[in-house]
Amino acid sequence: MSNSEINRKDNPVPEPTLRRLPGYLFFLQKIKEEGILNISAPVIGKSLNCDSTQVVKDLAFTGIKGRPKVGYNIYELIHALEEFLGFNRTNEAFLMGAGNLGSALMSFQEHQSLGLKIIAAFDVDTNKIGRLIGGINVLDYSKLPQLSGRLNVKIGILTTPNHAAQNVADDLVSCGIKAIWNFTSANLVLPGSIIVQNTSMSSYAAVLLRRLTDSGY
Amino acid sequence: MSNSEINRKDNPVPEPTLRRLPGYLFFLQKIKEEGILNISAPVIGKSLNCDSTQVVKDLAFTGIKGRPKVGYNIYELIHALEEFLGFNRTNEAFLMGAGNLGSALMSFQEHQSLGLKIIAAFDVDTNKIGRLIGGINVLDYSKLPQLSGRLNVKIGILTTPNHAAQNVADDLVSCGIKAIWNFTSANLVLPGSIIVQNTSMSSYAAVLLRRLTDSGY
DNA sequence: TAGATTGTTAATCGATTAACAATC
DNA sequence: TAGATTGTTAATCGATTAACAATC
Repeated sequence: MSNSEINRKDNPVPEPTLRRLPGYLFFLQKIKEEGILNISAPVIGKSLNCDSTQVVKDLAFTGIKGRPKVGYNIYELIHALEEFLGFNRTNEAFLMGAGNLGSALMSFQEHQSLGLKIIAAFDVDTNKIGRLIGGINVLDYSKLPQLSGRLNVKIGILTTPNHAAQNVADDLVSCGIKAIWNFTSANLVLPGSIIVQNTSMSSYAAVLLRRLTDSGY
Repeated sequence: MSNSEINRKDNPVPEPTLRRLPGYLFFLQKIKEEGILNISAPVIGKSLNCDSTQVVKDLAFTGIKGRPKVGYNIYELIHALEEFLGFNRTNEAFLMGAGNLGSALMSFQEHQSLGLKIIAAFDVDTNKIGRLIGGINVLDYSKLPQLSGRLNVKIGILTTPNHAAQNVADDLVSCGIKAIWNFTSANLVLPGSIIVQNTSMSSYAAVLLRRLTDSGY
C-alpha cells in the first residue's frame, strides 16, 4: 500500500495543511533561482513566518524524506509538492458563467501553473456566446451535456450570478462533474460525493473589514 | 462598555465565525423576500447545513438577542450582521495592479454590497494608465503618495504580479494603508499592525485538486 | 402549562505547538 | 564526536459539538 493509498481513506490531509503547501512551493521556486540545493524546515519556517515543526509535518504528507542536519533536497521537494498537489498534471475544467469574474479567470494565466486548464466556458447570454476570452471559447449553455459526454471533464468552475448557481451546479453534477469550485455566494446543496470548494469573496471581505474595525480603524 | 468595545481587545471574533457570517446574511436576504418575520437557529442551520448551536454562537457575536421559542427578528438580524461586518458602510480602497484579476475586481459589482468601494486603481503600465475600467480610473503608480495623502484610504487590494507584491505592499504601508487584501501568491512581510488578508487562488486550487485525487478521481 | 428555542457551560475533537528521541 | 535537524509522540490550545438550564 503506497503512501497516497493510505491517505486516501483513513488519513485525509488536513485542509490547513493543504492551504499552506502552495506557499512552500512558491517560496522554493523563488529561492531555487539562487542555486540553493538543500533547505531545512527551520529556514522555510523563518522565511514564511511559521513554526518549523509545522513545516516538517506538512511536508511529510507529500511523502518526501529529509536528512537530519541537512534538510530537504530542493528539487525533490518541489517535485514532491507539485506531484502531491496535482499542479504538474493537466486538470481540465469547464467554466460556467462568462461574466466579469468568469472572464477574469479565463484571462488569468496563473491557473496554468496550478495544473488547471479551462477548456471551455458556457453562458446563456447570446452576446457572449461565440466570443473568445483569454483564448477560451464561450459556448452556448445548452451545449454542455453534449460536450461533457465526450470530454470527461471532472472540474466545474462556477462564476454565474448567485440565483443561477444551484441550477447550474445540478446540471454539472448530472453531466458527470466531480468537483465544483464555487465562486458564488450561493450555498450549494449537492450529493456528498461531490467535492465543493467555496471561494466566496464575501468571506474574505468580512474577515478583513471586521479586523479593521477590531483594530479601532 | 459596549459589546463591540469588549470584543475589540480581549475577545477577537474567531476567523471561522467571521467566514460563516456572510453566508447567514445572504441566506436571510434571500428568504426575507418570502415575507418571513422571525427565524430560528435550527432553521438556519438546516438550510445551510450546519450545527444549530454554532449558528446561535456565531450570531451572538453580533450582539443580537433572540427570543426562546420564536428565534430572531429577521430584519434586526440582517441589520446586525451588516453592521457587524461593515457591509453597510462605505469602505474605500485602492486597487494596485490593473491586470486581469485587478480589472475583474474593478468590474465586479458585488463589492458594493460588501461595503467596499474601489476609488482608484494604480499601475505602472502606460497602456493602462488613463483607462476607465468598471467606472474606476487607472492612475499612474507614481501618483499614489500624493492621492493617499489627501484621501485617507485604509484598504489596499493587491493584484500585482507576484514579484512586485512586496514592494507595492511596502509603499501602501508607508502611505498609511492599514489593511491589505492580498490576491498574489507572495508571502508579505509587513509590520504586525497591518492587517493582511491572503486570498491566493492557489490555496483553493490545492485543496480542490487534492480532494479530487483523494477521492480516487 | 408544555414545548421549543436561546444562551451558557461542559465535553469532544482536531490542529498547533512543545518535547524528545533518532540520525546524519 | 558534537550539533543540528528530522520525525514522532505528548501537551496545549482553540473550535466544534453536546448537554442543560433559563425563558418565552
